[in-house]
Amino acid sequence: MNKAGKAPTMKDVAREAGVALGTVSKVFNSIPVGESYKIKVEEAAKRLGYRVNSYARGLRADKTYTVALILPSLDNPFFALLADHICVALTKHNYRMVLAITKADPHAEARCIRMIEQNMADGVIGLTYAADLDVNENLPYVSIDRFIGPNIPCISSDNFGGGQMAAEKLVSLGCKKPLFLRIGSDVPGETDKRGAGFVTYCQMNGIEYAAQRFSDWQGIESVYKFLDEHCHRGKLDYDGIFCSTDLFAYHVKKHLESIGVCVPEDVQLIGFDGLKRPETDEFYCSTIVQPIQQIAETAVYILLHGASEQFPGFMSLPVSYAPGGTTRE
Amino acid sequence: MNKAGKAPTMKDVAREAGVALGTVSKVFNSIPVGESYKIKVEEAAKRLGYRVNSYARGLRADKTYTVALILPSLDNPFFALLADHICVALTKHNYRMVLAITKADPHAEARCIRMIEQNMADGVIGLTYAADLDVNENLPYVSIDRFIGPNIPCISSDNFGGGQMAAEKLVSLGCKKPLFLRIGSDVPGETDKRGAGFVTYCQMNGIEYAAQRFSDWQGIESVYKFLDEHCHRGKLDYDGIFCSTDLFAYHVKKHLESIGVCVPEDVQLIGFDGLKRPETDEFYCSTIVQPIQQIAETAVYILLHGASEQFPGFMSLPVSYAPGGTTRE
DNA sequence: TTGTAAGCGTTATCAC
DNA sequence: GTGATAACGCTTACAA
Repeated sequence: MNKAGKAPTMKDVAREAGVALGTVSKVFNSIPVGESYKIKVEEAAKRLGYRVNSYARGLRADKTYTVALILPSLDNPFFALLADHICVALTKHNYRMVLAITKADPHAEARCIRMIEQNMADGVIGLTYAADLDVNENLPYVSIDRFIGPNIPCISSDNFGGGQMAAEKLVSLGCKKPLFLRIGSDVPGETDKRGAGFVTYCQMNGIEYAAQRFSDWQGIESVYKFLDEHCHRGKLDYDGIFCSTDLFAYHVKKHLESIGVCVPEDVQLIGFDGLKRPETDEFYCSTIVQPIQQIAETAVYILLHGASEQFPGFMSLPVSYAPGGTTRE
Repeated sequence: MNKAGKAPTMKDVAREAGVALGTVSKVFNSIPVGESYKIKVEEAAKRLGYRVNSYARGLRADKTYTVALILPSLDNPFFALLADHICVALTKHNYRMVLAITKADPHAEARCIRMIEQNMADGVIGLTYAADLDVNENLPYVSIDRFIGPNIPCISSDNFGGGQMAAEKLVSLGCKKPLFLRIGSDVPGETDKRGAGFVTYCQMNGIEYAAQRFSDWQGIESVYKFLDEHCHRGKLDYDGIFCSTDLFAYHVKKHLESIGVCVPEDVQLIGFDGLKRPETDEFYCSTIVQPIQQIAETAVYILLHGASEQFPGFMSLPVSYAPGGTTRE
């Protein structure tokens, strides 16, 4: 130890190695210096337990190798998985991730952005709900699942295609009258396109269909009520349902069973997300699978390679269908 | 905008407000200055969109209001929830959280610590597996679920008490020959005490019991094999099982049912963790519930209040029992 | 109370 | 290739 409790600096290393400060800096920045000097510096550094202070470096270079991720929460497995993959992808690129959790509160979201603008990060990946998030023009930002503005890249699954795929699948599995059901936030977002894709497919193919949207504040009970009203003597008016998320599909399924409608015998069900049960690694239901890892890696790539010019402002990644026991096949 | 693309500095604000640099600094540090100056500064700052640069501040003050969390992954709901609560707790204290994911790889863990030592954080909360993690003495560190050394506070649930509680519960529910089953990492950790508590309770109360431990590398099949060997003509040698985790209990239950043993009729099952299914918010099984939020808040509190002296080096938080359908009550 | 100036640890620019 | 020296943006004595 050289000075009680204080971390050693480049100066200390220089003194210890008997070289000039600048030489030490070069060694730690992989700028060529004489081999003998390099060795002296490295040994001195190891002896002192020296680590470069990235705040000082960040101050100088205006680059911190830190990216912020803004997420509503981690108690939803989709978000948790997304955070996991994004963190791993960032680590691969030698970046750190600071995580901010907003509980979907627009105030908290704004506060986060503000915080990050304090040079805490080189860029931001955000999955936000604020309708009018204002992000500084010169803070690189990539949005997930929500289109913020023409200059801000947005990554999401191919929600529209997934909706079409779900409709097509239900029809090809024999459904004559499919239904789309969604419940969620009132803030418009990319995920709304799931329903749009479904509807478009049905219309273009002359399929008789229905679509019903609920808001979070109405509660899932309103969905149950809707189902009850469309169930006559144990028979539902629809023979296939596309639900906007897997977890929602799970509840719909449970409710249908509770009123005597069998899944998939009477009604086939397709969800969206591709979540797996933690305990068995099985899908909750037949589902349109989001490529979470690819979303994460794409977001990181676009953010770090400042590719907002070369890439379209909006990018949708291909989804796939996976059977999960709520369809007949 | 004042200087193309570059963020405004205190100097800019000072010029804009027509005051001295130091005055601006004081305003942003809540150090009293004349009211009229304060207003001038605040208005100038708003006009310029000024944000204090926390790297410069950190460099000066050697304080960054950032805490690092080291976690194996986020794809386990227990870890995800822990991260969520820790992040929220830190935010409440005006701290940021940088997250590092290690996939339980000791190399990655060491790399993280090294990274954090680069003054990237004021402290660390770690849930690690490296047997010999060496953390710098002057980097505040709080460990979760693993005792690292006498000078490093460790927070965990009362694993021992939980083990006792599970045994007691099984016995009070009528079990005559309970079994403890665990599968997990070979690295010793606090969670090993779950079995110890179970065994101690049985021994102290003269209960006939058994305990079997498996390592991750043996695979869950070895557990199944063990159960098969102890099942004779549809009857298991044990009438109660305490499993080291909820997810593990789930698998044990499924396997028992597959060989014709009914839960909870023939065998009662208690797990550990208190995880809830994402889809229904119900427990996976009867379980000893870990106080995740309290663990998170305690870890944060101890880390931030540098209370390592006042607090015991080791701290265990009370668990509770919750029925979840795999016990008879 | 306000303004000035000296660092914090690093990097980059130049003469040597 | 090496080694002083001047920034980077902010805090904090200390002087006015």
